[in-house]
Amino acid sequence: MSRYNPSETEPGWQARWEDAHCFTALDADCGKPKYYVLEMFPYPSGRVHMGHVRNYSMGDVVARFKKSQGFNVLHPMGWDAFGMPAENAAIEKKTHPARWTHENIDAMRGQLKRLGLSIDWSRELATCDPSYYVHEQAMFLDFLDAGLVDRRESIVNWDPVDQTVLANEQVIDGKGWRSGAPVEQRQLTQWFLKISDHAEELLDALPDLERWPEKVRLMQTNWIGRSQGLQCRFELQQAVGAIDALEVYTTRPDTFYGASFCAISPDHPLAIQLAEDNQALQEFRAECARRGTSESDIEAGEKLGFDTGLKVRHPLDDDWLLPVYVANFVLMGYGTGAIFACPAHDQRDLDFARKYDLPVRAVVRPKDAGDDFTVDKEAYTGEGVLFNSPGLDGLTPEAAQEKLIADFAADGRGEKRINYRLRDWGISRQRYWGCPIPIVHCPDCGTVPVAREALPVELPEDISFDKPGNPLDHHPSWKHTSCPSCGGEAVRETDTFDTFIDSSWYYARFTELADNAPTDLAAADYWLPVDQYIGGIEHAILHLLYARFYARAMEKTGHLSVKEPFDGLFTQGMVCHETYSDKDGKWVAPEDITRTEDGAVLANDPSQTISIGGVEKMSKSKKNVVDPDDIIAQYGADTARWFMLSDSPPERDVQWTQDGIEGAWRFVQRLWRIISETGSQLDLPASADRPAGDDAMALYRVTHKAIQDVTQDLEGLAFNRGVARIYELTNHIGGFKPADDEARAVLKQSLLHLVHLFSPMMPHLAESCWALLGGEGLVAQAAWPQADSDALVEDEITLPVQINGKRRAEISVPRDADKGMIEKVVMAEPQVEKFLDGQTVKKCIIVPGRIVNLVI
RNA sequence: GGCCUCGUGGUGGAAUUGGUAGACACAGCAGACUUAAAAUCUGCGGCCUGUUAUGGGCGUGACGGUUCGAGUCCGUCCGAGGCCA
Repeated sequence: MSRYNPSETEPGWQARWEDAHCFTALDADCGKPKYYVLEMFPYPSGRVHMGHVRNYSMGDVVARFKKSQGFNVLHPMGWDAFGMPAENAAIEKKTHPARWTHENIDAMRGQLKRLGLSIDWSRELATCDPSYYVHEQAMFLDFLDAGLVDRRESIVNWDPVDQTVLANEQVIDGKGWRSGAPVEQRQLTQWFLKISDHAEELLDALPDLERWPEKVRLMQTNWIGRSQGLQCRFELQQAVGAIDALEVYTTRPDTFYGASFCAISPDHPLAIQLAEDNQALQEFRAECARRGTSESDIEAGEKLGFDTGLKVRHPLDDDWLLPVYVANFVLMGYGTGAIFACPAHDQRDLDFARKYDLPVRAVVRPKDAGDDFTVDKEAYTGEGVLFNSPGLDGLTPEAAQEKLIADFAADGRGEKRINYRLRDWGISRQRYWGCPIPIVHCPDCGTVPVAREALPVELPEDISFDKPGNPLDHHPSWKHTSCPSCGGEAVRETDTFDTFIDSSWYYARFTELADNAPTDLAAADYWLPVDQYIGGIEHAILHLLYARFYARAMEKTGHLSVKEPFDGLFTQGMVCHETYSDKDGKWVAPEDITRTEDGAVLANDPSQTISIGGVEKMSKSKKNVVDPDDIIAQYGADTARWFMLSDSPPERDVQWTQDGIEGAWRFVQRLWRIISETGSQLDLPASADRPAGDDAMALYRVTHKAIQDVTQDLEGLAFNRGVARIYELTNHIGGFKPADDEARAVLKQSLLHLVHLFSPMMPHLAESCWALLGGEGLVAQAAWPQADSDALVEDEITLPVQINGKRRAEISVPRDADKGMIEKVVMAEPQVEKFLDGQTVKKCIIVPGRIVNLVI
C-alpha cells in the first residue's frame, strides 16, 4: 500500500483544473444564479503567510462549495500593490519599487497557485498597474465634478518617519499606524473626500447589513460617533475685533446652571487673533501643537489651560459672567471648537476646574440623593434628576435637554445640531509609490483637472530615493507641464492617493476588467454586491468604512448601482504560535528548536535551553512564524488547508502546532488508505438507492446525515463543525464490513459522498480519491450531493426520562407516539419505578421527540 | 471609565438555540502487530465514590434568581479580550 504523495499529485490536479477552465466565471446569461466570493486581497510583501493560508482556504471552501451547488461563482484575486514597503525596499535594497512589487507578485502568485485555490486568474489585477489606476484617476475627476472632493488647508497628522500625512484612523495611540513614530501636527493643503457628508447615511444603513458581524457594525457606529446637542451663542462681554460671541456646541445643555467657564481650542479663530499680540498665548499654542491633539493623547495627557482674561455672558442669565480659557483638550475639528464646561458632570472639565481653581456646582443628582449632593474628585455622569437649576429642577437630564433645545430654537437663540465624530478623509500622501492625483497647479488658473484624454498620469520610472520626502517632488522634469486650461507653464500635483483608495473599489473592478471605464455597469449589476467577503477584523473600520463610502460615491457618479458593496462579511481570527526565546531574551524561530519533555532546547546545540513564551500572532519580529511553502513541501497543500479549517471556529484565533499539522497529515493518509483499500475491493457500480438490509441502511443513514450536516455547516461557514462531521463519517465507513453486494454498492456510494464532502477543503486528495473510485469527471465540477432527509427519520426514537430534572432512564418509543402512549411506556420502565418508589407524580412533562420529565 | 464579546475536561473545541453536557480532534495511557522503532489497528479516558454497575454524588469562572428542566435566559461579582474614551 503506497502512501499518498501530495507533491506528486497536487501540481497535476492544479494543471487539470486550469486546462478545464474549471474556475472561470461565466457570463450573466449562463442561466445559473451568481455567487461572488471575495477575500481581502493581499499586499505583495513577497511571501504568503499563514494568515493568508487561513483566509484563502476559507474563501476557497465557500467558492468550491457554491460552485458545486450550481452557482456561477466569481472568485478573483489581485494585489494591493501600492504602498510604503516598496519604497522602503527601494531605499534599503536599491531596487525600483515597481520591480520589487512585480517580483513579489510573481512569487506570491506561485505560492497561492500551489495552495490549489479555485481562483479565476483571468481577472487578476494589480493596483499599481496604470490600467487600474487610470480609472481611479478618472473617477476622482468624476467625484470632483459631483462635489465629493474638497481641497483645503488643514491641520494634519504628520508622520515624521514616513514623511507623510496620516488620516485619524491611521493614528493609533498617537503614533503612525505603520511607522509607530509619534505623530506631529502640521498645517498643509490637502485633498479630501467628503465622507463626513455621508456620515448619517453610513450610520443609518448599518442595521440593514444583517450578514455582517454585530461587532463590526458596532465599531463603525462608534467610529462615526453621532451626537445630538445644542449650538448657541455665548456673548463676549467685550468684542475682540469682529468677534463678539462664542458659538458653542454642547451635548449637555441640561447642565447650563453648572457652568463654570468656557474653553476654546488653541486653533480657534479667537485664540489665533488674541495670540497676535500676546507672546505667552503664542507659546501656549505652540506647546499644545507639540503635545499632539489626538483624542487619546488628550485624555491621557495633562489638561492645560490659558486664561484669556475675557468673559462671556451665561445664556440663561445676563449677569452671570464666565471666564474664557484656551484649553488643549478642546478640538477645533469637533463641534465649533468652543465649549462651555460643567465640571460637576464631565471628568475633563472637573480635572481642569480643580487645577485652575474654578467653581464646581452640581446640577444633576442621583434620584435618591438630597439637594446637598456635591462632587469631589469624580464627575457625576450617571442618571438622575436636575436641581440647582431654576425652571428645570426635577427633570431628567434627557427631558431638560429637550426642553432647552426647544426653548432656544423657539426664540432663535440656538438650534439643535447633530454632530459626527467622523472627519473627512484626507487622501493626499507625499509619496512616490501611489496613484498620482490627476491635477495641475497653474499660476493663473489655480488647480485644474488633468484632461481626461491625457489620463493616466503615469508615475515616472527614473526616480531617486536619495533625499527624504517625496521623490515626485524632487524629480527634475516630471512635474513640469502645461496648464490644461490656458496652456501656460504649470506644475503637476506631486501628492499621490492614500492606498486605501485603491482597495475601496477593487471588488467592483473584478466584475469586469473594462478597457474604457472603471466598471461595466451590466457586469457590476450582475455580480454585486459581494455575497461573501472574508478578511481580518483589523479592517473593521478603515477599509470597510471607506469601501462603503466609495460605493456610494461611485453610485452617485454612475459607476455602480449598489450602495453597499458587501452583503455578507466574515472576519476570521489570526494564526498564532508559541514564542521562543534564548537565555539572552532573543526570539528564536520554531524550526531552530527541539521540544523536550519539560521544555525546549536549541536544535543545533541541545545544551542551550530555550524558554517557551506565550502564544501570539505569528509575526516576523517575534520569529514565531511557519512558512507555508515549507509546510506545502513537506505535507502538501491539502494538509495545510485541512489543519487551518479544523478545530478552531473560523472567527477565533487558531494556534499553529506541530501536533496539529501532523494530525491533519495522518488523516490525509488515513483517508487515502481507507478509500484506496476499500475502493479497490468494490468492483461494482455504486448504488444511490435506499438499501433493504439493516447494516446497509445504517451506513446509508449515517452518510446522508453527514451530507445534511456538512452542507449546513459550510452554509454557515462553520468549517470546524463540518470537519468534525467528516471525521465521524470516516470513522463509520472505516469500521463498516459489507456483508453482501447491496451493502458493497452502498459503501461505494458512501465513499464517493465522503470524497465530495471533503473536496472543498482538500480538493487535490479528493480528485485523487474520486478518480480511484471511478467517479465521473472532476469532483471540482460535480454537483453537490443531496441529503435523503426522509431516510434520516427513524421509526423508533430514544427519549431521556428525567425525574425532578435529573436524568434517570431512557425509553424507546415509536417516533409518532402520542403523550398517552409515552406516559405508559415511562411508567412501565423499571428504572422509573425504582426512583418513584411509590410516590405520586405531581406533573408529567412530555416534550415529543425531546424529553420526559416527571415531577414528584 | 463607558460599551461589546467571551469564560465548558490535560488541550482545541461540540451541544439540534431552554431539553441526555463533553460530539470530533490533539496530547495521554493500555493492548495488538514488529527483533525493535516508526507507521497502523483495538480499547480507555470530566472529577469523586466504590455495593465494579444500565449504581450514586458533584460538575460548563463565582454566587443568587426565573423554569418541570439552565452551558444556554435574568441579576451581581471575578477574570480574559476587543472597541471607544
